[in-house]
Amino acid sequence: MANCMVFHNQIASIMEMLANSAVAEICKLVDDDYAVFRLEMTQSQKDNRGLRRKLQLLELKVARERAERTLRQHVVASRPSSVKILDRYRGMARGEGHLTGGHRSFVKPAGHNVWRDDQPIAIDEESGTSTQHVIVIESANADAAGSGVKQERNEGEDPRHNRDIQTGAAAGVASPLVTEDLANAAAPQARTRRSITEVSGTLNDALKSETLGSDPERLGLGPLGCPPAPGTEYLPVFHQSQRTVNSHGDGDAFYTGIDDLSCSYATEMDPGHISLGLETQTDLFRGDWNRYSSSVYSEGCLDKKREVIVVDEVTVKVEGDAPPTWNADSHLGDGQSHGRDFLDYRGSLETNLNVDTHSPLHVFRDRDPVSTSLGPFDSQGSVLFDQVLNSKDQSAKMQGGGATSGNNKDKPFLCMFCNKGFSCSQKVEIHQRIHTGVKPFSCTQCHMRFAQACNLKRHQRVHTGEKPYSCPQCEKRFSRQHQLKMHLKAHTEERSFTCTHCGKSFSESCYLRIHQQKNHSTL
DNA sequence: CTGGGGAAGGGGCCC
DNA sequence: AGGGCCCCTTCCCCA
Repeated sequence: MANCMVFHNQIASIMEMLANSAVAEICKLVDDDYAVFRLEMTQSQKDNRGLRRKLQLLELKVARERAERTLRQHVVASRPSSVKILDRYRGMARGEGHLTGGHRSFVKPAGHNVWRDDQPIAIDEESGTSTQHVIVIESANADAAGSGVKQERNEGEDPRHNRDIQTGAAAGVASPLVTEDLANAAAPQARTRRSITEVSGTLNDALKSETLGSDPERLGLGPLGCPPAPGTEYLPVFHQSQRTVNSHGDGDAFYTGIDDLSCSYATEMDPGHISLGLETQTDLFRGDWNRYSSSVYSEGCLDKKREVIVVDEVTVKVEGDAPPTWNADSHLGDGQSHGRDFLDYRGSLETNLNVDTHSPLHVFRDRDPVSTSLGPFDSQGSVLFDQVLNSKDQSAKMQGGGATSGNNKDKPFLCMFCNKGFSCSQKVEIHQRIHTGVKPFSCTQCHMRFAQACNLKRHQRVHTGEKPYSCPQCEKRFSRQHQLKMHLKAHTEERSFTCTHCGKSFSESCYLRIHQQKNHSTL
C-alpha cells in the first residue's frame, strides 16, 4: 500500500515536471513569435515612414509644377485671374451674375465683417506686376486639411497685404504663389493677415469667409461694430426689408452685443414665438431695400463708383473698389410704412411675426446663434443657403421668373437672387420672400404661414367655410372663383386640353399632363 | 374633380 | 403725377 502511494507521488511529480516543461516551451515559442512580430512591425513602420516621405515629396513636386504652370498662364494673361474676383463682384453688383449661378458667395469678413481699403477683395495684382501679393496658407489649417503647406513671401511685399488662404482640396489654385517655406507659415497672424476660406472649387468660385485679426476700432468700426456713418456712404448692409417688430416687446431680442453685431442673423429662438431671422441690431444703416431700390435701380443703371449687391433682404453696397462692410440693418421701430401689410396683419389677425421655422435663415441661426465669425456664410451654412436658393430659384423659374427675365425699364426693381425684374419695390420685397422663406403672415387657427397677406386671407376661408362662389346649375359652392370656373367647365363639357397622342380631351392642363404622364410617359 | 398653397400681375386708394 | 401699399385676381402646381 505504501509502495503504491510512493509510486503515485512519483508519477504526479513527473507529470508536474512535464507540464512545467511544456509551459516553458510554449512561453518560449510565444516570446520568439512576439519578437519576430515586433521586428516585422518595426520594419513595416519604417517602410510606412519612407513611403509617406516619398508621398510628401511627390506632392511637393506636383504642387511646384502646377505652380509653375499656373504662373506661366498667369504671366501670359493680361489680367491676373485674381482680378476676376473683383470683376465678378462688380458683375454681381450689376446683376450680371446672380446668386444661383454657382458664384453666389461673397467674401464676407467673418470677424468684424469689414473690409478695409488696403484689403482688396481679390488677390489683386498691383501695377501689373505678376505676383506681388503674398498668399500665406495657414499652417494649422493646412495641416488639418491634410494638404501640403505651401507659402511664398515675396520680397518687398507689404505685410498688410498678406493673407491666409485656406485652399483645402483646391490648393493648387494658389500655387503660383507657393513656396516651401514652411517656417513662414507659422508667422504670427498679427497686422492684417487674414484668412480667406475657399469652400469649394477655385479661389474665384467661392470665397466664403474672411476673418480679420484686427480689432474693430482699428478697422474703423463704430461702437456697435459698424463703421461710422460719416464718410462711409453706401456701405454694404445686411438688410431686412421686412418691417419687423420685436414681438416680445422687451427689446432684448435682436441685439447680440457689441462684439459681433455685423451680419448678425442671430436672434433668440423662442420656439413659441420665433422671430424673424433677419432682424438686426443697428440703426446706423437703416436705409432699407426699398430705399436702395429707389435710389439705385430707378436710376436705370448703377453708378460705376457705387455699386450695390443686394442679397435678398440684404443689401450690400460696394463703393468702387472700396471694401464692403457687412452689417445688419435694423428696422425695429422704423416708422416708415414699408411692410404695412405686416403690421396690419399683426394688428388685425394677432398672428405671429414669424418666418417659416424651416427657413434657411433659421437653420443658420440654429447653427450659430451668436452669428459671429461666419454667420450664414460659413461653409456649411453656405451650402444650405445655396440649396435653398437653388430650390427656390427653380421654383421661380417654373413660375416664369428666372434671371434677367423682365429686367427692363418697366421693371427696374430687380431681385438680387434671381435678377427678375418687378415694377415696384413692393413686388420685389414680396417676391424675395420666396428666396428667404420669410412668411410674415400666419394663421391664428392652424399656424400656417404665408408670404402674402392675400394668401392668408384666402386660406382663412378654409376655417370659416366661406364659399362665395356658387354654381348656378347645381348650387355647389366654392371658395375660389377659379374653382367655380373649372366646375362650370365640367358642366359645359368644355375640354380644351387635348392629348396629342390619343386625342383625349381634358378640362384642365394638369389633367392632360397627368394623363400623358400615366399613359404616354414613354413617348 | 376638388381643395388648397405659391406666386405674380394689375388696379385702386392714399399720401 | 408718382410712389407706396393693399387687395383682388389669376395662373400654376400639388395632393
